[in-house]
Amino acid sequence: MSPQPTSRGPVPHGHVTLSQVAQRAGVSAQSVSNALNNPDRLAPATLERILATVAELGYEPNLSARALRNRSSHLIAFKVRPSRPDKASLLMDEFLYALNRSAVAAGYHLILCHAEGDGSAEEIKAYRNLLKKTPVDAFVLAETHRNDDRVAALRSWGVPFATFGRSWDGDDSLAWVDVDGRAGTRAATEHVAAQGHHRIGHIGWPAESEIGEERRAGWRAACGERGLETDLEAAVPDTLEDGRQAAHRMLDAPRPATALVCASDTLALGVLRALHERGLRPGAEVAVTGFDDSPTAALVSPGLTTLRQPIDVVGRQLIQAVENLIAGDPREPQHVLLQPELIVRGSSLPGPRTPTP
Amino acid sequence: MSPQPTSRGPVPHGHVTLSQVAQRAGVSAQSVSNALNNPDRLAPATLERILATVAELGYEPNLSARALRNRSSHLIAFKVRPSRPDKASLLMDEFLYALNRSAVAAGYHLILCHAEGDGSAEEIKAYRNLLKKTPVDAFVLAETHRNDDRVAALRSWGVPFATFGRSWDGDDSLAWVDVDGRAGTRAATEHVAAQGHHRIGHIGWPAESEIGEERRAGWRAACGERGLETDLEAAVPDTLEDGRQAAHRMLDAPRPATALVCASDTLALGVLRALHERGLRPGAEVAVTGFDDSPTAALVSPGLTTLRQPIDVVGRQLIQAVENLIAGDPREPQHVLLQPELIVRGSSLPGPRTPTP
DNA sequence: GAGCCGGACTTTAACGTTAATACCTGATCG
DNA sequence: CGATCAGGTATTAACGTTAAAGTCCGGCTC
Repeated sequence: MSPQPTSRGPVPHGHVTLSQVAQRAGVSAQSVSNALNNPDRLAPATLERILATVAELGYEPNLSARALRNRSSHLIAFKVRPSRPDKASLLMDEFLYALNRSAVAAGYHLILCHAEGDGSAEEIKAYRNLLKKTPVDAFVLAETHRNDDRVAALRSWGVPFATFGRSWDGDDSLAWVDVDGRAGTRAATEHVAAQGHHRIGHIGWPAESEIGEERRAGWRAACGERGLETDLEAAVPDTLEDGRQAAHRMLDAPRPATALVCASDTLALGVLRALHERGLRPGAEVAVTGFDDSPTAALVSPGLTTLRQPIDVVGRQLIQAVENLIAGDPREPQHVLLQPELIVRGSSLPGPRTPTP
Repeated sequence: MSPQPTSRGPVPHGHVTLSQVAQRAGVSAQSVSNALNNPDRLAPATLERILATVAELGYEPNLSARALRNRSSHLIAFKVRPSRPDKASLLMDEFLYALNRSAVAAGYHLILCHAEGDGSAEEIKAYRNLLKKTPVDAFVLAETHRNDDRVAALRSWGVPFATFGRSWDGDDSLAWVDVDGRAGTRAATEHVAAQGHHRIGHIGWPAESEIGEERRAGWRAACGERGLETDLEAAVPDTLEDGRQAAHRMLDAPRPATALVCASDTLALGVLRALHERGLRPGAEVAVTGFDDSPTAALVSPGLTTLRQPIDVVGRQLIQAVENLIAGDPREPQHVLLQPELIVRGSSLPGPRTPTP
């Protein structure tokens, strides 16, 4: 903390600027800038002296000035969505935390966008406005769909961006990170088949949902491989009540289901309710699996077998992807497909549990 | 879209700047700036012409330049926390959305902070670093506690901030917004008392938690007013298992509880599990209430009676509070105490439900 | 009619940074 | 031995905005 013999400038108070560091180190402001951005342009001795002064004064470059000069704010924009209270999953909450952690680790900050509609013209306008006001370095989109207008807009503006959710229109030039719903549902199906189930139904979402179709395909593939029928199939909205009704239908079938693989925890919880209404024991009599590992899945009795998305990896990879794009990396945009993890709980095990005394 | 007769400057492409607007409107850049920031300094005719040009060109002020010049970034910082997967509540997710909506409506943007620890020295360092890099206008803190170092730090730096959570050390100079946990728990207690329950227990958190103590006080007050005993009391960590065990203890008491008012949905879900293990019907035989209206509360069977925090109002009021501070409003800092809403579901009603056939 | 006032607008300078350019010094070359 | 070069550092100018100071001019006072 004692003043170094080689630096004679004053120790400034409050905000520390480049020229204050320069003055104290006895060099020009540009040299300090070079020390931080182009260290190879300086003589080693000078570099060392400058860096020591930077550390001594605790200098941090002013982002506004940098942004103004470089047209780069070190900001990554992300739009937060309202959390639907009827949805069990904390996925977006965990995702945001993971994304932010990786962004900060990479020297960026997350700035949040807002738009009432979803995927709407209003959302695109919000992005446009943000870009007018501040040179956001990149965008991260979640829950993309086929023919996503936001993708088209961002691309037309030439802004780097990556999406959580693959390109559904076979667009290879998009950078994306996704979780393999097909493999996940297949793993769940194989798991219940391994417990001896032969009548395995699937409760999923309507065909408009690309994610839903992927998950359904995993169930169909696993059944196909084992020669199991795939006649027990429902495509319903993602609510507990719809899951409950679909379960009742499949349990009323001539050859009823003994296992139900669901596209979401919400639907699976509906199935658990249906079983409860019929006095059937989950796991022991009818196996049930969900998707997303919501908090509820761990809290219900018996626990709900489900698939956990490796959400911290998703965040890390997305930041990696936009970093590459920002750096103008000439390689192909990244496509990362991650595997979900099957979390086995009581709802799919014959276990010793006796829920209905 | 056709060029106006009074303005003869060129229509620029790409980024629109003050001086481009100025050129087209035939005035100086400063006049355009004044049109937006000090309209009364201009002659009405000039003002109108400038504003028309601003609209025509879709000009938006550059935030980096503004920040550099004004030392104000129109950014509000908030630190996101990891969502604990064993906690049922979506509170923070909803809060962030609400806060961001209000921030954007007020012309601000939310920028996210990250720190591994919690309330730690590292968190304070993260705030300090952010402030060095960019002139964040204000901070919003969540989940404050007694002798919160973050409060002391932000105050010592002279940065405006408001907290979600009241000042626990009786510090009137703090701007805060909070939800009245005492009134909420009191309402829940009165509700079960109105169903005819006389042995009402409370499962809450250890006394270190100021929030927990508030909620406990509400239960105690409601019981006191009705001459009910308050001997059935537990102070445990906020986990399902702790709730379950506490419930068993209170049901094993010489004069057992017939109603259990809990400090959280997580604890209440533990109680529901305990009831299930004993073959007791929630609502009909033992009333249960939680706190926070987690998604799980609506999804379990029977539904869990709980208290919903008016989280959108919390967000709005917090932004309001920091706006006042930023504007240097001379009035006392705001203290806003909001009332939670009792959401009555099957777990506290004798209703016709027959959960255990 | 000289002096003054004040409204309407413009010019200047500055916020902190960095690309581009200019400068200086000593070494190498023809 | 003067010219050329290159490494190291300094100067200039610009990013877009706005506070402060300056200019201009018509109207008013005495």
